[in-house]
Amino acid sequence: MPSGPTVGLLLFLPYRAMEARVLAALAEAGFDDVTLAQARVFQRIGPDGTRLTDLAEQAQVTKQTAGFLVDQLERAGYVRRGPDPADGRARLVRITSRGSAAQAAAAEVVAEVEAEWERHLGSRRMGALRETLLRLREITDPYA
Amino acid sequence: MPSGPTVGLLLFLPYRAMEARVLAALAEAGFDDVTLAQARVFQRIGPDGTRLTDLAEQAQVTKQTAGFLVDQLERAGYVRRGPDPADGRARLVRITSRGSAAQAAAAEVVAEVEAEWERHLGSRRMGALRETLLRLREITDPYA
DNA sequence: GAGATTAGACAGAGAGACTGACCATCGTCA
DNA sequence: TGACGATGGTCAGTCTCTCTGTCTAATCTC
Repeated sequence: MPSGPTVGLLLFLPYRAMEARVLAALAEAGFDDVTLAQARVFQRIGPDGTRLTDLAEQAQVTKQTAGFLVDQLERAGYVRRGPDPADGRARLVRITSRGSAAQAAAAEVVAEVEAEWERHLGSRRMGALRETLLRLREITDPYA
Repeated sequence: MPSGPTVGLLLFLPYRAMEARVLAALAEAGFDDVTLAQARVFQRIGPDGTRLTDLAEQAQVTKQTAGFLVDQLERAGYVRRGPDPADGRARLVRITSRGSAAQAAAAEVVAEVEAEWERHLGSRRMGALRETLLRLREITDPYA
């Protein structure tokens, strides 16, 4: 079966490249206290705050791990925890202004890298890639 | 910039799904002592053996980490270390027969999952995906 | 050959992830 | 309405992974 690298590996390579670029750019911009694991959780926080359990589920880690990472993000000033008005048990993790700044910096690099990819692939291929991946998500993302 | 999820995230989701499927299938087939980190290194070992440094470079971890993981794979009987006839300093990590069995089991699941994806996407889209990812690899894999 | 480089191992430390136990609150249904 | 299972979250302990730093042996370069 000499089909070359598997699609799985081929998906991984650009993903890792993107992640590394974003993390490096964040560090460059002064957000040098964010780790990869923290960023993976941070990325999932919605504009109106997100519950810890939801973060854990989406990032596919345990509640404990998510809590551990949120602790660190909180200590570093990127997020804060507040009560959830809809549920007394729950607490909402919200992004602070410092967190927003980091988020903006990250979005900028993401756009930049995607533009590089589009230049390399051509816009037709890039669009098809995005669309195909969205379809693939339907059967690979339990949290879609 | 309401472009939905980034391409980076969209790449990650099916990759993670594939990885999880393979690991689960390996455990099912009796190879239940392999961890994700070990598998990521194991995956890179070539048929004629591979040097530790090369494994580390491809997996993008330090030599120490690669050595640590190879230690475990060796103890579990999946690989063995031997001398490298071409370089007295180096040692070649080779796959044992147990390792080959695991590799075969993994390849089977990979093929199965890829077939599922192809059924969902259609063969035209699946082929285009593979081709596009190969092109993307040119600029995202320093080790291509 | 001398010196720089490379392959790899050893030691120690920190981060990340898990399991298990626990408490408080919510939702349901008798 | 109140008992009980389910859910959100925390605390404690452990194991795996990964890194930095240091070291030896072998190779390569001049």
